[in-house]
Amino acid sequence: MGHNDIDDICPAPIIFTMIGGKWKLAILKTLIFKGTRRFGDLRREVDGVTQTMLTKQLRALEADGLVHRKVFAEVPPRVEYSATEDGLSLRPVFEAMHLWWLERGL
Amino acid sequence: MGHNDIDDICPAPIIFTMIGGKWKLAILKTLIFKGTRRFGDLRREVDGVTQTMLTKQLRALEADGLVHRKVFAEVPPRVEYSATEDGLSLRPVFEAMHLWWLERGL
DNA sequence: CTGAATCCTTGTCGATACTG
DNA sequence: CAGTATCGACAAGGATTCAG
Repeated sequence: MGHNDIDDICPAPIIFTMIGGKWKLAILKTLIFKGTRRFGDLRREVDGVTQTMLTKQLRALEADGLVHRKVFAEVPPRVEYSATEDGLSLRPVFEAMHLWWLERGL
Repeated sequence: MGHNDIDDICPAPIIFTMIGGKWKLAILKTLIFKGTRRFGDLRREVDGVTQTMLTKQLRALEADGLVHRKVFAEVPPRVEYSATEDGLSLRPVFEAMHLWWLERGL
């Protein structure tokens, strides 16, 4: 047993690519912990993000299957974003980081 | 209770800053899961990293208290790096990511 | 309201050369 | 062996403008 699964196939770099960068973490956390949001809602709730960056990051999250995009055929336009099952299942990762933070504070 | 701790004080952005980027994850994982390493060992084990980048990233990890640097007064020089308690306590975070990866594969 | 296209700034990465 | 210093390449981030 000179063998350690968690080291051999570590998904950390992949996850960091998927949710790293300046905005994806905040966007995903909103959708995971607060629920479905319209584009304009996210724009207001993700502090400091611009229209351009929000669109780019949402597209990337969607491409990685973490976020779902639902377009309503209405005027004015309405688009709702939500976390997919894959996105929601990242919750334990956030919880592990939260726990690390709490234990570290002592 | 319209209140959610994990959302209010989320350490994720902090952790991503501390261990994000192209090399820190691989460096830290080596020190956490394989143990103490000399500079030259890391240079060989972290695939593709250059001397310059390895030094920079190790300095950053050290500044954040995740890695310890021990210099031996010898000739030729010898420097050993190891994960600190704070660094080692990130293990559950890696494990959570690993679990996410396994469950997602189905 | 939601979003695409353009252009510019900033920061990260890394090759190379040099040192105790 | 284990660094430091410099400088260029490139990607990420962001302001602005236009559009369905």
